[in-house]
Amino acid sequence: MAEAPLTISDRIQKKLEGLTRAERQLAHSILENYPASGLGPLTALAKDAEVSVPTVARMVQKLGFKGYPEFQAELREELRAKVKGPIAKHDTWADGAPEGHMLNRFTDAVIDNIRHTLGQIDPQAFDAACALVGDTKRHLYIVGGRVTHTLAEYLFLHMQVIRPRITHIQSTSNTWPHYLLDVAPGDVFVIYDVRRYENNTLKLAEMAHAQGAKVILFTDQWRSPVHQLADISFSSRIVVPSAWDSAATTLLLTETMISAVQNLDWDKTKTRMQGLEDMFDQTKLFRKFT
Amino acid sequence: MAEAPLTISDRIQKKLEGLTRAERQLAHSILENYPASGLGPLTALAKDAEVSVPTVARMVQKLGFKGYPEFQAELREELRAKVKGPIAKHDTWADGAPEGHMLNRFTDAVIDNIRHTLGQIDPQAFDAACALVGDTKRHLYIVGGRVTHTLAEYLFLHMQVIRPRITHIQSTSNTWPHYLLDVAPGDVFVIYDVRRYENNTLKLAEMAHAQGAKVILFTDQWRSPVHQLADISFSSRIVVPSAWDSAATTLLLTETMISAVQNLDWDKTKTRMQGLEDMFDQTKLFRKFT
DNA sequence: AGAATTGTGAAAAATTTATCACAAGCGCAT
DNA sequence: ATGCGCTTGTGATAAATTTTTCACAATTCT
Repeated sequence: MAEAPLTISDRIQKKLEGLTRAERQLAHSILENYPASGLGPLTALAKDAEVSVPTVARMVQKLGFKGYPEFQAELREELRAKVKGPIAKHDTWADGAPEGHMLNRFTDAVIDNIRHTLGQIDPQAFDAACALVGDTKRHLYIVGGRVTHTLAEYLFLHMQVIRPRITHIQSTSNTWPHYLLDVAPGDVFVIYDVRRYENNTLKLAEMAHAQGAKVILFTDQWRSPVHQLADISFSSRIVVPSAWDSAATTLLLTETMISAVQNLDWDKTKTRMQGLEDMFDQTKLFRKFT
Repeated sequence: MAEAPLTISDRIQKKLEGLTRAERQLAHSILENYPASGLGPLTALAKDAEVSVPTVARMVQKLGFKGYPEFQAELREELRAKVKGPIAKHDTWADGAPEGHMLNRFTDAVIDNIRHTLGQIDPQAFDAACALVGDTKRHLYIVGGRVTHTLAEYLFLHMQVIRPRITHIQSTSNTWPHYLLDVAPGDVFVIYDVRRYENNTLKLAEMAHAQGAKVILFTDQWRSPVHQLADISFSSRIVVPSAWDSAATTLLLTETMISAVQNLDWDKTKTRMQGLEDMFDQTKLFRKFT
């Protein structure tokens, strides 16, 4: 396994012994608020450590850098790597796969996407969205595009068990205008639109919005134009080493929403699930779960 | 809840809406490696975001700072505070969500699933499966069940661009026996079957197998009965805090396979994608990708 | 076509960094 | 105590880099 390169912190600590008084003082100051203090101007660091400017300059060179800017650059690089998270540095996922195997590269990317996406989600907005989706007084429409209709259907399949009054619409079908006839104010639209954004989806969203429906949007980091009229939107990072985008993060959010909604009224959900079970038993569509 | 002062990240996100194209691009770049990228020189940030220097300068002022140095100073302060805090461990994904919020619990579970799954995958088997799937001399059948047909369709939609001779079959449809008439030895079946395993899927797999087809199976950790006759199978962990299972890991594997297969003969894939683009352009189904 | 946005290139201003010479400080052996 | 050698700070200055700003052209969007 490739060994992590020595961090600057490590390097400093290793040298701590051989350092002179002022240098040690400086070193401690750097480590005190690592790495923030090292990222400011040299003069600030000097003053902070109560040490003279030349001392800092000399020390940085003693650490093997060409100059202070180079030292900072490496600190930033370190920070960048560190923020990637304890998870991301897990640089092989599939043991025994060659270094740059697609399995590892792709997984890295997806984990990264998840981390970014979740970091930007507003939990309150999420809860609000779940409340809307779980509110059976409102009819629920689920909309997907050419690719995303698979996600829409995934949501549909599960929501179907949780609550009544749902409709799944494909924006690419030419039948969608019919559905809009019956939309009442307060009804809820869950819309999936990731690049490349589809005109049909936008039109549909506009019409739904015009009829007073609430719009919840799942989109990507660049945001579908639908987001301008959406009441709540969630942006997922979707970049992966591929010619296409990843739906994994969006699916994660969708599944989380399913899970959250089912808990809003768990008793009712349970009852409905039981009913479904019974029907499946009768049709013998599935094997018994062992 | 004691509210932390607005972080720069928050402020940027809050403004995201009102920003123009270049500014948004810059904003995303800053958030991409937050806060590391903002701590380098202004010029570096501009280049990184593929944005001009004045754009950065303007934006920083728009955010309410007197100049770039002041912006950096606050970033450093933020970093200092964050590292100080005991919350340095990365145990929450969505900042600001209550401890046991579903967003965090669910994400934890999915990441865990991914780790387990990838740890058990045999890269060689994976490569072999990709080679089969990418082999245009073989007809490719993609099969899903009641829920998993969404995953199957996702694979289908993408493979459709990469290669000809594909068929998507829903095992729950009553038309599937017809497809089997034309199956030739050496044809490839990609089958999705996670609990609750479906009788139809098993039957279909058996018949395909009987006709000499290769079977690649995506299943869960308990393994669909189909795996006994599958040439290659992949088991995903699918447990999440929900009444249903998660398809996220299976989707991850599927997407990785798409990416790997598209690279097997990238030139051909590219050509086909181009053709598709042209057709979309003509039908004006999509907006121009900006 | 017109308005808003963005990039270009350049130059000035400000800040930061790197160095220097020298004096002051410190520890230590004599 | 004395003096030697090493370390450190001072203040100044030169060099390098970075930031800021401008005017104007190019582009994009409406």
